[in-house]
Amino acid sequence: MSQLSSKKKSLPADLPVREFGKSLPMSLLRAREAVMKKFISHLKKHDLSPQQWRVIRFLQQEDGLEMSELAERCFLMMPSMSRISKNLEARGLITRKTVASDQRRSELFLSDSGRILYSKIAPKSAERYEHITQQFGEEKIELLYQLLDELVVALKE
Amino acid sequence: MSQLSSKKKSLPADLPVREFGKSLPMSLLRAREAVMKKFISHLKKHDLSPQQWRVIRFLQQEDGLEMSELAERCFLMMPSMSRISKNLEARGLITRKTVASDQRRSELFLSDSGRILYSKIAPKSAERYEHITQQFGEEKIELLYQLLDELVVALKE
DNA sequence: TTAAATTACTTAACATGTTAAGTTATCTGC
DNA sequence: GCAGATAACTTAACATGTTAAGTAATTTAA
Repeated sequence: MSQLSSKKKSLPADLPVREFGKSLPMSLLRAREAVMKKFISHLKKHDLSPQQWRVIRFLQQEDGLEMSELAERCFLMMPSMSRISKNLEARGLITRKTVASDQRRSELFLSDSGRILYSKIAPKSAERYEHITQQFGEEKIELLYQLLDELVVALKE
Repeated sequence: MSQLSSKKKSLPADLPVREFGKSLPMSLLRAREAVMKKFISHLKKHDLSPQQWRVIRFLQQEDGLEMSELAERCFLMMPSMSRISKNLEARGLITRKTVASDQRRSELFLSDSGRILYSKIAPKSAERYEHITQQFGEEKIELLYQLLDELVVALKE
């Protein structure tokens, strides 16, 4: 297209921000979207967003979690969690029970139809994941996970 | 809080999706947010979103880019690009010129005040980046970039 | 030459992220 | 007890992402 991208390491010392077009947030975003693309179309067939699927997965793993706990694990903010649980409850995929000892809290449970939906989606999801692992390499994926975790830890300090 | 998280590698063989709470999209998102947090507050002082800043950075690097080209480089979709350029133009940070030979296209240019804004923000941005690099380690960052790029390439096939 | 297809961009509509304000319930210190 | 602080969630408002439809300019091909 045009004749740029020919120099990679011969940066003159006066470039102000750094090699352009290369920023951690952009690279992370791009990678995330590339991965998500592999899952989203399948989820969409069942009218689930990635976020809703996350919630269902965590509930399948451990029933009866409270909203705040779930939000933290799913890496969602409370307003999103609120919206999602309202939606999933309306669709009969989860049920909600107020905690007797603290009526501000509510626990969420996967309903039977939620479980059925999970069991429909999970296998294909696992298969896609397997495919990604094979394409990219088991060790590299693990290394990537580790780097990402370390990055988060490093930046928290 | 509760007694979970004590097993990490002793997974029974029947776990369906994989170690829970560990998914590539979530890890990538979390890392991205951790990084962005370091920049956003500074950008906000100048009323810029990360996306707007991206556009300005690319224009600073190469003036007169067309919208589609910019959108591709900034990893933005055209509707977002359209909104952003309208906003930046209204604020006088960029100017837009219709291409004579093809009046559908328009080229974008950083205005003087856009350049001034850039030069105000860039140093601190570079400094933050430098800080991240030091906290996390130069080689690890480079390795991370490489893995992310490779992941994207692997998934495209 | 001109009707159909394509391209560059815009607009609209809706999902999601995010901040702040609101509600109701629980806790704290007096 | 009880007023004030805090906590768990909800709602509202607005920015952004995303898909689809719309518009206008250009290309194509009969």
